[in-house]
Amino acid sequence: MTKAHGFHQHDHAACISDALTKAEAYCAARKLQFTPVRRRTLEVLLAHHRSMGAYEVLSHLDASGFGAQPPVAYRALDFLVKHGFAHKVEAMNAYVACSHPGAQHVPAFLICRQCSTVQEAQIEPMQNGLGDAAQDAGFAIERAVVEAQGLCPLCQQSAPE
Amino acid sequence: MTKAHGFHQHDHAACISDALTKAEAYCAARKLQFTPVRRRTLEVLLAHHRSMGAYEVLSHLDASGFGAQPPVAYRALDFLVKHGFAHKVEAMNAYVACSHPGAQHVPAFLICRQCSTVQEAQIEPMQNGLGDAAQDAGFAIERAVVEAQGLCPLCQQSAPE
DNA sequence: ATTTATATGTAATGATATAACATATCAAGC
DNA sequence: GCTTGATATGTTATATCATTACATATAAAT
Ligand SMILES: [Zn+2]
Ligand SMILES: [Zn+2]
Ligand SMILES: [Zn+2]
Ligand SMILES: [Zn+2]
Repeated sequence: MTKAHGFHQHDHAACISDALTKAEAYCAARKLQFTPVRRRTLEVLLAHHRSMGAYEVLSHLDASGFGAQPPVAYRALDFLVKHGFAHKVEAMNAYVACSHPGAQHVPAFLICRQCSTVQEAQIEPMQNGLGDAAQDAGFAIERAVVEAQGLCPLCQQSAPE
Repeated sequence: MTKAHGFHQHDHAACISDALTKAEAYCAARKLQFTPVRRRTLEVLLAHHRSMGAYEVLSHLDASGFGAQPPVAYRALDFLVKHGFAHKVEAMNAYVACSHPGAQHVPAFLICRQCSTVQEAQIEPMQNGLGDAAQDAGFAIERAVVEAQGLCPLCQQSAPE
């Protein structure tokens, strides 16, 4: 069975189990606790394969028997983001599973304003112009947010304007 | 009198009146209404010369005799952002006056996590790696968000870690 | 087994943002 | 000038996003 991944189709079941396996291995290697609620949170993000608000994630966690209060979701999401299994899409105040788990990368997103699909793009770190600007200013970059908003291929056909 | 502009010093009074004059001219040319509350909002952003939350802006508008309810600030800020006089810093849910008013540009920010100072950097549009990724995906970019978080020159000296 | 650190559950609250609707002002056309 | 439609503002209420604080539970270290 295939499902949209960003703007493409792909084998969704394999994609989910791959990402979970990688996260498991990563945590085991670093003695991080990949607890049930953290695992379930990643499963939820992977299954939906689009950006989700914290409260939407929370409702799934609640339905799965975990706590129903906001910190349950925010703590699990913070863990996933901190260790690179998920990213926060700042322009949407939403979260999305990482498409390139394991790889050291600067996440960049193409966000459709019509259907809210988010595709994670590969960009060259330090080749986004920011590196030069930072160097000139003596600024030490720790994290970069690169997000483009616009229309995905599908919505360009259906959107009038 | 000089004041920090991003991480540099500059003639702040001239900077404010320049930006206001440019905004006035821009609006006059396009028959946009540069109303008192919109003008005051830009003045507030320019005077502080750092990113400000909508409610912080609102408290100044209230003190200046305008409405005290959130839509007053959000509507004025939306106007300024729409026409390029200000930008929203997505990673902080905050707003900042544009440093290059008039110039067509992709705003990029260097955000200090310690002192919250925001410097707007000049980057080349479409040279941030996103352009290529978007083209490959058939994605039509309408707006880009480029934000770097880290430590400014001053805070690198004082911050232990 | 005891201690210490980490993780989870829950209640309360804070911070950010918008919907809805009434009133006021502006811009044209008559 | 008056009418009309569009734009802008004021205000109430509510929606959405996020954190603090503290109690309890589990895991790791000694
Ligand atoms: Zn990623
Ligand atoms: Zn779309
Ligand atoms: Zn700008
Ligand atoms: Zn600083």
